Parts: sequence; structure tokens; C-alpha cells
Amino acid sequence: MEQNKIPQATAKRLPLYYRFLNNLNQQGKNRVSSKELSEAVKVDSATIRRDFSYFGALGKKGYGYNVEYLLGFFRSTLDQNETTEVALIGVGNLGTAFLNYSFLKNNNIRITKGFDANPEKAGTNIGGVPIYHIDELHEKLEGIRVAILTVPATEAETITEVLVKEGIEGILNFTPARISVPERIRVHHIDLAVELQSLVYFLKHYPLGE
Amino acid sequence: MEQNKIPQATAKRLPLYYRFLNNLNQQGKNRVSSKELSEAVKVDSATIRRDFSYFGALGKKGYGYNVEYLLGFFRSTLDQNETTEVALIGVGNLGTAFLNYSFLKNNNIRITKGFDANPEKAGTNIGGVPIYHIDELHEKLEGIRVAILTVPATEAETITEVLVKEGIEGILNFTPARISVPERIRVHHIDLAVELQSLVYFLKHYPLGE
DNA sequence: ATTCATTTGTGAAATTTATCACGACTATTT
DNA sequence: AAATAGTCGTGATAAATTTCACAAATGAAT
Repeated sequence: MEQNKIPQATAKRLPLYYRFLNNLNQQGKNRVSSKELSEAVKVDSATIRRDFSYFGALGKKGYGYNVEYLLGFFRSTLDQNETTEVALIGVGNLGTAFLNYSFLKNNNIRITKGFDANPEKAGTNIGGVPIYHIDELHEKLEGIRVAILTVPATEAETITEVLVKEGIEGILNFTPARISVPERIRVHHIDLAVELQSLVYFLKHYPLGE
Repeated sequence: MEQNKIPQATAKRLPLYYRFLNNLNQQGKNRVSSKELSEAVKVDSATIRRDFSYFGALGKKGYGYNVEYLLGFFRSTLDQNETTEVALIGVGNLGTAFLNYSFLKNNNIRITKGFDANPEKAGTNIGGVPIYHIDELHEKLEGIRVAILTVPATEAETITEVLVKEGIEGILNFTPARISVPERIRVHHIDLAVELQSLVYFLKHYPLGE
């Protein structure tokens, strides 16, 4: 929206910073240096300072950063003041795990609806989230802009087309399929098999430190 | 091990290429161009050619790549000839999903043992994988070099210490904790909340195409 | 007050990654 | 056999990201 000056690599780290600042705040700390933060999040301290600097001078030389101030700043930057509703498509093993997983403790993103092709699941409630049949996407998806895709790989492409038609703007894709979407739609892939394989590859070919 | 010349960015894409080559092979295709592959995996064709070129001249000008040859090449490069055993630590919702998830169809990585702190889970069997009590790590972890960490965040650090002591070399960490390990140990983080938050951030701040 | 140990913010350099663009070669068609 | 359309491999360039290293500012200690 505003300044597209923030590098993508930086943007990806913001939620991480936000979470650890929350931790610090809850621990009652009111001051933190880039060095301390670096040890906590495992990101080089110069990188952290550089990241913060894109938003202006948030710290004080010789002092560090004020936790509360920084937290407030990130809260508004990450839009944590307004709630974002997310739909979960595919209530299988992985989808169920997400519904039960309260991984959204410190932030205002909520999975508010689940969808599945199995009619027996429709009408149920998992982890406090109501489940609907996949055919109800049209009626129930209004106002929701983000979807988590945890369907079988074979269904991914078909369901993506429906999601696109219904106006979804962002998809977090957990299927191994590389889905095709119009340019305006953002897809992030989390590919569990690829992650595991590449970890194994790195172990064998890049032994020891980084 | 051998040439550390392969860029990390390339190494991360290898498993992806491998999977799609497998698909093509199963479809009976025996020839593929970087352009076709590009459309399938959503990676620029020049990048694909560059990636392949680190391993030598695998293709033929004016022709493309022979699927079977390429597949054989990647199989040995990705060590798909030998089986890699992986332990899953933490049989909660997410862990159970992985055990049931046969996301390791086309490759030789297998979750062979699960561990959990709940004594009631010990002795059971989920998705064909035997579950042991976490106290049995010492006896049961021999020969296993990779672990998937799906325990509660509060337990992550303590259990990581045990894993390190038992000789684990690589950890795929699904907890939001940023665990501390000696330099020789490789950790890849998959942070679901961060992924979701950063997707939402990108949507709001970087609208439309990339 | 003065000194000292810290710590930021950032110019500059280094490193890593992605992309362009084209010569060289291949297969196919006419 | 010549023309054509397709494709790789790669030098060169561009873009993105990380890291170094230090002046300037701060707070604490004496």
C-alpha cells in the first residue's frame, strides 16, 4: 500500500520479531538491544538493525530499543489492530491439526471457517471452528481474503480455481502441487516433503557450520 | 561432502525438480524442456537451466532434457538410493498428521519412530509408525540422524538438548521457538504462524503481482 | 565532569541470487 | 540439403540480501 521500499526478506522476518518482542514484553523487559534480539531469533544483529531502519530510527544509540514502543510500532505495521479471517480448505489430518493448533495466540489472525468435501464433516465443529461442505464456499466465503489449502494434491488445482473465483487473494498452500493462479493472487508454498528432503541434502553435502 | 559449489538456493529447489520429474516420468513423458518444467514448478526457465548447469551439461541443445536420465541423476544426487530414517518428536495434532501423511511417496525418507511424553501413547502405532515414550530416546534413536520437532514450544529447548546429546544432526523445527544448537547441527524452521502473518502482510502492502 | 563501555544507524563492500540475451547446436520439415 | 523453429549453457548484468565497520550518541560509573 504505502512505501514498497521494504525488502521482501525483511517483511518475512517482521512477524518473527513481533512474536519475540511480545515474549520480552510479557517477561516484563522494557529494553532490548539488537544483540539480545539476535540471540533470541537467530538473525544477525546488523540485519536486525537494518530491518528496523527501513521504518525509521526506532532505537536510541547506546541504549537499544524500547520494547513497548517497538511492539506498538509493529502492531500497527503488521495490522494487528484489525482481525484477519482465514478459511481452511481441507479438514484432513493436517487441516485438523491447524484447527486445534492455537498457533495464533499473540496475533489477530483467526481461522474462522473450515471446508471439506466429506458431507459427514459438514456441520461439525473442530477446535471451535465450524466446518462446512465444500459446495458452500460461495455462500460462506464472503469477506474472507486468505485461505489455507490442506486438501489432497489431486484436488488442489480444481479447488484453487473456485477460491480464485470467490475472490480469495492469498493462499497458503500446503499441498505438493504448484497451483496456477492469476497474477494478482499471492501464493506461499509450504512443502513438507521438500523441506525434509532439502534438510537431508544439506546434511550430506554441507556438513558442519552453515 | 564433494563440491560445495552448489548455491543453497539451488539446493533447496532440487527436491522440487525431482518430484516433478517423477510426475513426468509416470506420465510417460521422456523429454522435457526448461520452459515446460518452468511452467510446472513456477520457477524461471533460466534459473532452472542455471541450476542444472551446476551439475554439468545435463541437456541437449535444441532438444531439452531426457526425463529418465535427469531423474536418475537427481536420484543419486539426492541420495534417493539409500533410505534415510527420521524420528518424529511430539505426537500431538501436527505430529499425528505427519505420521498419517504419506508425503514421502516418491522418495526414500521415512518416519520410522515417533516419541511422545504421554505414557498412554507409548506402545501404540500411528500410520504404521511405532510410538515410544520420550524417555526411550537414548535406546531408540541409534542410527537416526534427522528429527522432526512437533512438541509444544515450551518443551522445544529441553528436548532439543536431548536430541543433540543423542547425536541428531538435523532438525526440522515446527515449533515457534528458535532453538539453540551447536554449530555442527542444522536446523530448518517452519513457522506456521509466521508464514501466515507474512502472507497477510504481503497482501496488504504489496498488492497485485510480485 | 569526565571517562568508559554500549549500541544505533548506515555508507560501503561483499555475497548471493536471479535474469537477460545470445552463440552454438539439434531435430524436423520442406 | 537448406531452412526453420526450438533449446541449452553461460558470460555478463542486474537485483536482492547480508555483513562489515565505524562515527555519533547514550547512559552509567567514578
